[in-house]
Amino acid sequence: MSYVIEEILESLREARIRKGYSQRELSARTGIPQSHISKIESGSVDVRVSSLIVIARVLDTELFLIPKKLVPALTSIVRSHSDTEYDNRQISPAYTLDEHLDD
Amino acid sequence: MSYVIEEILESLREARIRKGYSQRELSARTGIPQSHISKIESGSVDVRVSSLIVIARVLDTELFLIPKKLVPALTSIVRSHSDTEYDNRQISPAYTLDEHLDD
DNA sequence: TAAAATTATATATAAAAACATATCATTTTT
DNA sequence: AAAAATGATATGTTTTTATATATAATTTTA
Repeated sequence: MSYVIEEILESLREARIRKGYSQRELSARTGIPQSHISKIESGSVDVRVSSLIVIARVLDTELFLIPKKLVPALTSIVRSHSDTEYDNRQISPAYTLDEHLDD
Repeated sequence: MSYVIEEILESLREARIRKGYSQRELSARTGIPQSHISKIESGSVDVRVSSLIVIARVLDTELFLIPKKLVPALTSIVRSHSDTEYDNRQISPAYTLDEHLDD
């Protein structure tokens, strides 16, 4: 299985989880059998593009074809908007009402 | 045929032309029969994702799955780097050796 | 730890892609 | 205008997806 398809399938699964859908629910929303969705996610079938698109749409995602030279820029954007990775830098309030609180 | 697949197929064809490949040459480079490439480009088959990826790779493009909310940002980037649309704004040289030339 | 829900696997069948190959129609080049 | 290249179409065959359905295995929840 190619790296690209692995990436796409992983993104799909992540998107499904993020929406809180089970395979059954995704099945109901797409009309694609749960058993087949399982195979698709596991990469055990060479899915047709129409199936991919139907699933993508239900998961609020979209399939794109982009020039390779733009890949770094895009991954950067996607990464920065990712919900799985979050900003945990410490910020200091400009002032506090409760000056004795520890960090 | 869905809008998304139409877009992708159009991008593929454009990318092929941009590389100066005929369907025959793309066929030779991908191992996919020319007759089938013709069908794919015309949207008369529901192409499998592996075929799409093989073709995309040869054409220096890549398939991506992105959150819908990022679509505007991405289309903007892709558009600004597009080769089909080019910058034809008039620029003025800082100086000329030939001062009597008309605009 | 039971029960329930979810995911993976199995089987049989139908539908469609993908293939090899050939050829026709159209466009481009010489 | 003739030759060459390109793209579309046709046919028969093979391979594989996709479907329906059931059930087993695993994970989550009560």
